[in-house]
Amino acid sequence: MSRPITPLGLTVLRMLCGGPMHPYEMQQRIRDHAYDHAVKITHGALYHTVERLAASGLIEPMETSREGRRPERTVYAVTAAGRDTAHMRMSDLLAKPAEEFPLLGTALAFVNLLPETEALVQLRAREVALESLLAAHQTAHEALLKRGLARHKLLDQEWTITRVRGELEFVRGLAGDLEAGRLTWEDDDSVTACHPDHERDEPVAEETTRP
Amino acid sequence: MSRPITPLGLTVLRMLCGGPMHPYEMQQRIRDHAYDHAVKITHGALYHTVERLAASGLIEPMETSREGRRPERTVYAVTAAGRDTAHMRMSDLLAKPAEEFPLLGTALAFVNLLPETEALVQLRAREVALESLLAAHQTAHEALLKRGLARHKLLDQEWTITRVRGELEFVRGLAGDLEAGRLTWEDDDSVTACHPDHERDEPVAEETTRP
DNA sequence: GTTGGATTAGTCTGAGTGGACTAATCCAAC
DNA sequence: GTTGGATTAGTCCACTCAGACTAATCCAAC
Repeated sequence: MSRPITPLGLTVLRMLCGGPMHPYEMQQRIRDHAYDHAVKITHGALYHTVERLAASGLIEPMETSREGRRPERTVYAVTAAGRDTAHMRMSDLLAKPAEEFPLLGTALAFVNLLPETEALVQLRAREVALESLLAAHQTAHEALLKRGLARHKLLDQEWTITRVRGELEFVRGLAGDLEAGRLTWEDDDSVTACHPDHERDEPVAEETTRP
Repeated sequence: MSRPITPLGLTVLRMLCGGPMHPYEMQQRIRDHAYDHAVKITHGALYHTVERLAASGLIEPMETSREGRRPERTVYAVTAAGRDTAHMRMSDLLAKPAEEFPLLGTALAFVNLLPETEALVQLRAREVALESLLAAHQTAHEALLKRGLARHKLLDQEWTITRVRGELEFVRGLAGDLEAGRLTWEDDDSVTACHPDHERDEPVAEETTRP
């Protein structure tokens, strides 16, 4: 109880704000609305999340119906507490930038594990992948706009496109610098790290401003 | 066994590429190198990760020393397999953009749970937060550069700065559009979702291009 | 008409994580 | 000199999640 609602939890609440529903129906609607581009949904997690929300009184089982001899379906509805919680969590998510740890950051932190030439190859590969990703997202976005979908339903897609574009530019810059020799590390003494008999890296040490 | 090395796992391998070490020392060095800005490190996870890596033969315990009557310290070293794995994982991380689910995306997907005025307030709050975050990162970055730290050790910080700047611009744009009325949702019939007796949202449906 | 693939609906398990807890030692201030 | 807070070092548990598994039903093609 009381730890912040997970993205999937918020999604369930959001779905139930559209009327009572059983978990499987949520999953379908989530796919229909393409919410699964903004939130990681897996089958197992969904049911578990629903259970948790029910346990903390944010949603309530209404009835358990059954069609033929298929497994029982439990239909849930949001409670008032659920609405409030969703509301608060939304405000929080919007207002407070969270510390996140994108994988590219991790990779960049340890990039000197690879020789420069190899890093360059991999970065160029990423560039290509990002280009086609960007194109795909843009095409999809335009298609939906032309279909007359309201903009507010596509904000997450706008954000994704912006992010991918930003990453692409960054990666291009890096690859360019590497290629032009404006960025190097193999001549750095402290980077014998991949081989035995290394010298220790000098630490970054006393950060004056930890944000 | 055999599922991809986690960021923390890679970090451990990276540390041990700098010579044998016990977990606690890793933690310190990680902090010294500010790697904890790029990878989420918690105390508990570290020991667990070390155990896992040892179990799959990527690292090996060397000796268990003890100073005074303090708990035993087990010193680990990378194996050849460990080096190879780290190398491959690095290539992968660099080359393949991963599907990630930043919280802002989630928030934007459900933004119509809030009334426009409130969304605007929260977005403005985020703007302020992002501004000071950006300033802090930039100050830290410049300080380290002036100290003569090689650029390749600050790439993850460069990336963070780029990301935050991108987010700031995006959020500013959104807030501006909201304020100017170029972005609205309260007049949208399908968004009675927060109240009982709703009309269902129309689905996004058949996406032609799923990237 | 029956074989087999998609859909409907849900359970179970193992892996990974965060935070709380233990416990000894060092050092600085009172 | 002793009290208390930081540091050193590590264990443990509860929570969460992803993916594998179950199992019934529908429908289309052969």
